[in-house]
Amino acid sequence: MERREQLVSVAFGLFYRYGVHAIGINRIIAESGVAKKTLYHHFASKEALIAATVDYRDRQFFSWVEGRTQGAPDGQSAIFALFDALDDWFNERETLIYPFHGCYFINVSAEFSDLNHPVHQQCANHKRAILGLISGYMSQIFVDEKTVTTLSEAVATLKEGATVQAHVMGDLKAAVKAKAIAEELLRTRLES
Amino acid sequence: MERREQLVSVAFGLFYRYGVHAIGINRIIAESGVAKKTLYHHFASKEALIAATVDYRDRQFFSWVEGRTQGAPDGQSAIFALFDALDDWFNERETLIYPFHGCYFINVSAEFSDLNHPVHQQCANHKRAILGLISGYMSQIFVDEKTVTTLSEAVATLKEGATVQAHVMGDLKAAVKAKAIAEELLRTRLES
DNA sequence: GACAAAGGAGACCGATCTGTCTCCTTTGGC
DNA sequence: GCCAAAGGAGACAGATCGGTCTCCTTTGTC
Repeated sequence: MERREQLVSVAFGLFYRYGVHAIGINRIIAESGVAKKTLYHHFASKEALIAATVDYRDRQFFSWVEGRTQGAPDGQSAIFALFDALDDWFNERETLIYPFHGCYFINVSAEFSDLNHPVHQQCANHKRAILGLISGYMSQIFVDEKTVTTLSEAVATLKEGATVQAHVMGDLKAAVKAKAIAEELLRTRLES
Repeated sequence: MERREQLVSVAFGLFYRYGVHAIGINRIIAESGVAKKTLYHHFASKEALIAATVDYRDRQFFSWVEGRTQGAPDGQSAIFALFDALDDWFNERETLIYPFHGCYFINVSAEFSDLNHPVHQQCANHKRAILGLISGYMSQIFVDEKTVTTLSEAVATLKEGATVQAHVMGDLKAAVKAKAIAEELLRTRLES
């Protein structure tokens, strides 16, 4: 099972940097030092390999965010820790998910635009999982269900927006700015 | 010059839906009914055609947003009109920029990840132009320069975040939710 | 030590890629 | 009416695509 991990890891790195359709199978096997036969022993097709890289990144990214937030003393600190983690990601201070080329799930969704495509659905499921993580922290702060939902979605939207600003415009302070907005939104609700 | 427009329009439609690297030159000339020689008479390479589609979308999208906002009676209404426009875009009620497959500039940036790549720079410039448009409206509401900058970037981030949520997760109410957050941010600043 | 499974190296397939070229037709300005 | 430019249709080149296949070597298990 060693080779399979190697293939997925190398494929992810190339797909993430250059795009899924710009990278060919031959490039992946050349850089991973694995024979083509081995690749097709583990994966039925290129698309199956793509799906595996999305799953790989899903686990990696989610557990990284979880690790960076679950040690926080309260829900509010956890939300802020999320934006601190994004800031490290954008500025490539975090070796665990280095480098930064935008959000892999946004990138892949761009190349599989159809919402019903299985790979696009994987990306949507990742976003839902992250939203669930945020909601868990938010429900530690607020009891009203509607408030929790609204603010969780707001934080998720700020996270996506910051990621886009960092990648497309190269705004390395996007996470810091998004954090400030989140702070303001939480403060407003806590004061009332 | 008729053929050139035709080529750019058809190429944009295909690139937007399927991604730039997934679409070949042959597909573009087949669907546009233009000879391959004519394509290479107008464009030096596929990448030059890609650049032309980004420019095409830049003009189209910017003028559409401008048209949807510049009739507003005041700056605040213009900001809200922006989110109303996004809502029509996501829900494909706006024929001028139909259909919706996410933000073309985000999508293209995903396939040209290097910030220094000319095509990526075109995308960054588009985002800067939109930010400039927002700033113009924001400066009609607030006088303090720092407030204008901060809130303009916040609105831009909410716009990007909503676009991602609509495309990746299929959340068709993303614009409405983002508008509510923008309203709250503006209200807070206006009250103080 | 036998043997099956996994892997390596790479030839090979048909299709498609970007880009060039030839040959012919249409068209518009003078 | 002449003639150059633009365009159409498509062959062609060389490379690469995803995917299959053969032949051989390594490796782990019993």
